[in-house]
Amino acid sequence: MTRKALPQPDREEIRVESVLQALGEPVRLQIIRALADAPEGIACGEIELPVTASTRAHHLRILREAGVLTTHTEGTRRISTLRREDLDTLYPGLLTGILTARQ
Amino acid sequence: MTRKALPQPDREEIRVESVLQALGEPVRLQIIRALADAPEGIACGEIELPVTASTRAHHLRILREAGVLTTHTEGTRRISTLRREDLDTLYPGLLTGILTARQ
DNA sequence: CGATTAGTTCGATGAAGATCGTACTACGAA
DNA sequence: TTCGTAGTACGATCTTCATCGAACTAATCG
Repeated sequence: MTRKALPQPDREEIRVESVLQALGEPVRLQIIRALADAPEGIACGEIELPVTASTRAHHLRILREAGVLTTHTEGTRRISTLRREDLDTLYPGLLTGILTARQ
Repeated sequence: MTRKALPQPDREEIRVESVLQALGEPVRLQIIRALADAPEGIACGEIELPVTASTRAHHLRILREAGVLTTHTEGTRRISTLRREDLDTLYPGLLTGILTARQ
């Protein structure tokens, strides 16, 4: 079982603007809400989304490159996890604030 | 001295997506940072920004329509203020989280 | 070795949206 | 009322980006 992580910014490289821009998109918000419910991580394909696989991959890449989530490979699947600790440290309250809204 | 408020959403009409989308733009982030430093409000023109007056007006409108700030007229000037209480109530921690980053 | 499954990458397209200049409105001062 | 100041609205342009299909990579299973 392979366990390779995909390229992502270190904690100190994360920029608020990128994070906010990443979160300010409906589909991507849906993704992080799904991730918030699955602390152990979730396979990209398992998240129900109104877009094709390639668009989904696009959004996941943006979220990953912004530093919002981390992705590692497990066999043929890619497991994504919220970078909760990093985000909570950098912007305390931000994630909770957003998730609290929840509609 | 006139004191008319411009159209903006009520607290219960504010949507996270619009707020995040509004905040996820460099110039607009600059604006709310300036506003955060001026609790009494600030005239649009007094904020130093790398854009023309019309672009500035455009950004202020987006922030206002998203529910991030409120604007009222005082004579020929328009004073903008962060809707801190509303945002803190709806998304506790979000605003603080963003402002904490502060570069 | 195929075949299958999970996902990415690429190029094209169309829709948003950031920007500007110009024209306009509203208020205050002379 | 005429002038100047503060700001908005409109239309055009240019850029960014969400979306898709098709081709590709990588791992697993027969």
